[in-house]
Formats: sequence, structure tokens, C-alpha cells
Amino acid sequence: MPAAEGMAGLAKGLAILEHFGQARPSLTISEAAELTGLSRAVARRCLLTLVEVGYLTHDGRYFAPTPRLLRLGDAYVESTALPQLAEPHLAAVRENVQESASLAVLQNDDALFIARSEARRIVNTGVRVGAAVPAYASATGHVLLAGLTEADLEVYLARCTPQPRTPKTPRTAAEIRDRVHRAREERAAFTDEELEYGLRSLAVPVLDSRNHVVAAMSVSATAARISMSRMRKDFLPILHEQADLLGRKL
Amino acid sequence: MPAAEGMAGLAKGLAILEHFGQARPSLTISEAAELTGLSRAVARRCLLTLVEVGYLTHDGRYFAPTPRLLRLGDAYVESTALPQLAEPHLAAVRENVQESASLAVLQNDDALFIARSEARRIVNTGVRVGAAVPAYASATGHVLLAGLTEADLEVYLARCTPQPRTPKTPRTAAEIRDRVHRAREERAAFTDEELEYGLRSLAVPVLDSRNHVVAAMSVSATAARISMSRMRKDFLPILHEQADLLGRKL
DNA sequence: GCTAATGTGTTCGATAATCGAACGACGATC
DNA sequence: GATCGTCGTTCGATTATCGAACACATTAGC
Repeated sequence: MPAAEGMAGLAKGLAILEHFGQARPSLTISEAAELTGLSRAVARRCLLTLVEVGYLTHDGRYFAPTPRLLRLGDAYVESTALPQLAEPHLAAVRENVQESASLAVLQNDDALFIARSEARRIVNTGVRVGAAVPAYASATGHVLLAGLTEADLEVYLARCTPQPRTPKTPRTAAEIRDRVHRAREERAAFTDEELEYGLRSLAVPVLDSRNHVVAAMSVSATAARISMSRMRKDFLPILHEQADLLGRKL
Repeated sequence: MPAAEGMAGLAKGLAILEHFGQARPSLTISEAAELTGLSRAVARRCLLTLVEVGYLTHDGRYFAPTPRLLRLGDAYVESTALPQLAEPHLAAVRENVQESASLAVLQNDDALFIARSEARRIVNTGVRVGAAVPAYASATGHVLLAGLTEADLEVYLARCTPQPRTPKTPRTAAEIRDRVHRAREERAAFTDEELEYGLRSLAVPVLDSRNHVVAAMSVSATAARISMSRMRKDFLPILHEQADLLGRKL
């Protein structure tokens, strides 16, 4: 129930939508109810309405998302300049380093990817637009957290419960704080198989005219192909260059 | 009000979300009410709830979308294989023709873009993932409409009210029908400055194992740089090749 | 500068949308 | 065939939601 005056049905329907994903490409009424804590009757009403307005399909038992959901995401992209301004810079990074390049912002405790330029490779890395990864476990996240005030960082660390993704994932608040401080000092962050096995990432901040971190621009590659020293020596200058160029447009 | 039992508040809130976009990057309570036909009190409750669940921000007067909306779009992408399977093929097209390549599906009467690979160019063409263009005015749309049964095509033509975007946009049902029939015969469609000035497009169908048109793969370029004959001679084979390879995975 | 008109956001008693316990249908198990 | 568990649906009761009225701010006219 919303604390302020609101529209409870809207909150319930969106809560159901948020449970669709790779782990659950489709849901039954009972599954939706169980995941959201709603009764089956409420879940049913929400799902039927989502079908009616075109965001879900229904085969008689299972409900699944439709492409129309992309329109909602596009509402954000059309409403703000950053993803579109970033596109040529991400393409430039991709061309120069021959790896995928991405842009992300801090959303709650995650790095949420808002633009991406994918390299043509058999094994591709990086995260899709619209996907989110925990801030503590990614170079992108370290850079974004580095843009917080010290007080906000401590608030984040207080509520953060790290789930190790690999043996290298930072596990304690002290480790995360140290990584974020290093990202702040170096104006860049590297991760090496902390988010996922075989994945190396490099991220730098995108600063606006008031020197605020508005996004993180990153490159990722498989550990098998790209060494950490290559990332630092060859990729970092290019990423900084394009991030700075983008920052000048903000 | 939903025809079946549903959740009216959810439908109202989504109706408001759908009005954010390039033309309206932010909305007041009164604007949201006016655009959706809801009362200001209802619009206000919806907007407050959308802020509470994190999809809008509020500066005291204006409401604007947040990146979290991309998560909803990603629910679709994560739930279905097509956009991800298509990514390497779109990248291959982009590398071969040095222009942006896209994938779209038919959504109501529009071509809705679900994947894209952007060429690195100063002037870029093509449509963003999540964006939609009228089916009658695009090569992509002609190819998608070509996948309809004749009966469904006539239903579409009966309700379609073409809005000319350029002097070359098809204006009548007969013209559109003819273009769709040609797309069906040639298994490809070309448009030349029909959707937008200076824009040329080429699209081919992606067929699944049952020979159904599940998507359209397209390339677009500026008319100043690429001739129609070059598109037909050089781009078409590459697009067909990648569309066929993608189709074999479905 | 004053007044009136208009526009915007908010409130709260009345209304109807929504709730969920109970029910019916179906499949699994014995 | 009987029983049990699960799932989807129903409808009288409840409360979330509605919108007319209000308060406040802004704009237009004199």
C-alpha cells in the first residue's frame, strides 16, 4: 500500500512485471501471486489488465512479456539526452578497442546499463541495455559509487549484503570501500573475474559540467584474450578520451 | 475501464507512462490528466505511485522518467531468445556494410525495434531499440505486413490512416497493398525517403522453422551516401545471408 | 496596482472497484 | 473411485479510489 496517496493497483501490477526475466520468461497466476505476495485473485486481475493493454501475452495458462515493454524503456531514452549523446562515443570506443563498450548509471544499489555498443565477436561480453548488476561487484559500480558523497557511500555500505559471484568478489564493506576509494583516486576502476568468471572490465566516470559523476563508461573483455596490463595501457586512454568528450556535452 | 475483470489503476498508470517521450520529456499533473483523459486527482495518484516505485522522478512540479524503466523493457529481452540470438548477425551486417542494422517485429500497426547494431558514423540512421515506426511507411513494416495473411492485411489496411511523412510516403490502401505484395514476392522491401527525408532502407524477413515471418532485419543509410542500386546489389545478399542464419536458429 | 479569470494541485465524503475466502475444476496419488 | 493438493474463478463485503469542490498561484485586463 503506498505510504502517500497513490494507486495501489498500479504498484501491484508493476511489481508483477518486475518478476519476468531470464529466470522466469513466463508466469502463471499462482506463480505471480507467490512471487509478489499478492493473492491469486489480485495477481489475476493485474495479469489480465497487462494483457489487455498489450504488455503481456496469455496462452490460457502462462503469461509472457511482449516487445511493447521496450516502448516503456524507450520513454526514458527519448526523455533524456545522455544515452543518445553517448552512442557515437561508445561506437568510437568499440572501433578502437574491438570490444563492447557500455554506459551505466547508479540505480538504487545497482549499475543499470542505459547504452551499449557491441563488438562483433564470437564470445561477447558486457551487459545489455536495461540489465543491472550489483554495484559492489563491477568496475562500473565502483566508479558510480565513487561519485557518491562519503556519507551516502557509508549508507550504501550499511545496507549492502554482498553475494559473492566468484571467489574474487569483494565480500566486506571494508573491501568495497577500499575499491571505491581507489576508483575515486585513479578516476578508473578495474575488475578481474569479480562479477563473472573470465570477465575483465574497465570503467571510467563521465563527469558533467559541475564535475558530478553522471554515468560510468566501461569496456569489458574475456580474460583469455585481454590482459589487465593491456587494458590499463591501451584501453584506459581511449575510454577516458571518449568519456571526457561525452562529459563536455553535458 | 477494462472490459474483463482487471485492475483499472494499473491501466491508468501505464497510460500515463506511455505519454512520456521525446515530445514530452516531463509532465505536470495537469498535462498527464489532459493527455490521458483522466481527472487531475487520478493522474496525481498514478504519478505519485510511479515515483514511489522508482519509475519517475518528481521535482515538485514536473515528473520525468528514470532509467529504471529500461528494466521493464529488459524483462521482454530476457524472456525471449530472438534479440540475443540476433545480436551477432546484426553486428556481422554492420561490419560488412558499414551501416546500422536493426531487427523489428510487428506490434499493433507499428514496426517495433527490438535489437540494433549501430555503425560508427557522424550521421547515423536507423531507429533505437524500443522505438516504433508506422508499418506502412517503412521497408521493415512492409516486410512485416507481408508476413500477414491476406485477411489480416485487409483488416490492417481498413483501419490504417496513413500520415504522409514525406511526399513519397504511400498514401492509399492500394499503394500500401502493392508495396506489401512486392515485399512478399521479392522477399525484401526498399524504401527511399518515405519515412524520412534523406533516409533509404532495405529490409528482409526473418523466417522461423515453420516459414513464418517472425521479424524483419534491416539496414538503413543516408541517401546522400548510398544509392538504391548499391543497396540492392551489395547490401541485399548480406542481409539475406544473416537473416537466413538467424532464421535457422529459431 | 488592483481585480477577475484561469489554471493547478489538493481534499474528503460518496461510490464502485477491488478484495479474498470460498468454491469448482482438474490432476495426482492411493 | 475416493481423497488430496493445486489452480483459477466468483461475488458479497470492504476500502481504495473517485471527482466535485476548494485553496492557492498565475496570468490577463483595466
